[in-house]
Amino acid sequence: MKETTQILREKGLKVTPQRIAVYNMLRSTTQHPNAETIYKTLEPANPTMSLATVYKTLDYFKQLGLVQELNVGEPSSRYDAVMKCHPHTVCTVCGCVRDLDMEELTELHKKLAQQLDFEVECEQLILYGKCAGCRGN
Amino acid sequence: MKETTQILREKGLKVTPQRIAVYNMLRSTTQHPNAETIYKTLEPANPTMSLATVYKTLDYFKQLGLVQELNVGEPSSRYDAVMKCHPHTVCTVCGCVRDLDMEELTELHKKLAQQLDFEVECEQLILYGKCAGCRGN
DNA sequence: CCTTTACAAAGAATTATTGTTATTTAATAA
DNA sequence: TTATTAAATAACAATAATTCTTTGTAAAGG
Repeated sequence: MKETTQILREKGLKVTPQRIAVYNMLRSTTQHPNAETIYKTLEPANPTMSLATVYKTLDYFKQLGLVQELNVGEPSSRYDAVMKCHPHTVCTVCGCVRDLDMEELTELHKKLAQQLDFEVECEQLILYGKCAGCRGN
Repeated sequence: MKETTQILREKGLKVTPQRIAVYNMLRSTTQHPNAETIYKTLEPANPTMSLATVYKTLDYFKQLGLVQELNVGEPSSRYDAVMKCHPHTVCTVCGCVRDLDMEELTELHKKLAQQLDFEVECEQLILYGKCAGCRGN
């Protein structure tokens, strides 16, 4: 995996400990955390870190195409370092958000999109329901 | 179209002018307005109406399955009186939100969903891009 | 009628997010 | 290295969307 430092520098961003921490965290998780969660997770190891900086950092990252924002209907946004358009599942019981990889879907959507009077730039599919774990109970 | 009064009553809701106004508005538009817009639209004709009541009314309606909440990434939620799961397009230029009717998609999603370790209750597909009008310019 | 209950308005409170400012820090040039 | 400078940060103020609380009102049931 490419060095975080190098990636930030390539995007023209000044490399700071806070930015490294946020980007590394997002790259190493599949949980799609929100700003609050990111802050709470990083704060112990980075005592000099503020929530506003997390927000601002995420905003930069989003503008520069390093992360994407994901809103699944909760009051706060989640963030994902995987930039490829991909569907998500949201468990209506435990709230977990997972990635779904479905090449077929994307292809079909592309085909259908061509029939529309609409120029698709990006798409978002969210499936709401019960995850394996919550269905077990 | 069924009487609004009757529908509200069937849901066990007390029928009030505010509730009638909100539900009628949502039924007669395809714009997917947010709470603020609903309030501003209805307020002139219903001077005794408050934004908080609009929020509470929408919340009741949602619980009872009369409207669905739609979040397309804006800070505020939009509302739709069409309850059937259906995809939406969001124009990244003018911000307009439109319905898409694609039976095929829903069918395919259902089929794919069966292959997942996930029990799909409802799905949401949003296509972001340029609408016909904005592409013209 | 009178009591109970549901509803509404008003505005306070909360939550997520963004703006402001003084201070600190990273990149760059000397 | 060190000095310079432009950008980033922390702290906290401010805003926007939404929810909560209180209090008054109207309708339904006895």
